[in-house]
Amino acid sequence: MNIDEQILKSSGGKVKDYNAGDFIFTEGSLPNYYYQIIEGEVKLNNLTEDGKESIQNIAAKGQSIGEFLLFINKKYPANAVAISPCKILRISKIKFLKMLEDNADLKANMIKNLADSLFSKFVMRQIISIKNPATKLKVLMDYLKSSQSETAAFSFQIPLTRQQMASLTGLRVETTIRTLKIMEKENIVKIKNRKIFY
DNA sequence: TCATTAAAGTTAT
DNA sequence: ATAACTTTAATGA
Repeated sequence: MNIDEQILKSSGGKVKDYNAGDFIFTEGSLPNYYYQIIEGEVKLNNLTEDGKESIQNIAAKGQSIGEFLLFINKKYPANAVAISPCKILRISKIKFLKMLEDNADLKANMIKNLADSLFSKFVMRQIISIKNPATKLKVLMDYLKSSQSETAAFSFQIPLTRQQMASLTGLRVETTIRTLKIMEKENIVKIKNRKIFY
């Protein structure tokens, strides 16, 4: 979801700064705000007891985080953590819901946005259940590239670290690295000084 | 086959 | 400088 900054501000939204590593919200807490990223990147993650990280999603500038929870009465199922220093515009749940009631276009947009989140969820779910690591990574990259207008081979630079790709797919980082090298040999990806092109 | 562990090199802050 | 990320290699399930 992306709502015009001015509209959010005039409805009572305020910008908050976060450092890399700061939590925007934590698993188990109650959703009280709509959050929209003005600057920086945020990951939605869960930590397993043995300390391993599982990433649900990575959101960048212009995207909102966990907004679907504002429509139901449930606790956050994941943490939101700033990956880089962030500026995030937040507005209270009450004011946000009122905004939607007052603006039919916004409400229609919200439905599209929720459908989009469902689609993304669906894809990520598939990626987790795929066994073959190369297929996992390929489906992940296909999904990332699908939001780009340029479709030519190797025109898209994967905006993720290998670590993040591993945490998104459920692979270990070593397996991710090895598999990407095999995929390079098979001409599925190109790697130029550690950058991955697909 | 992939996860795990360890160790070392590289990049980012 | 220090932490985070990348890479290679050995070992085990």
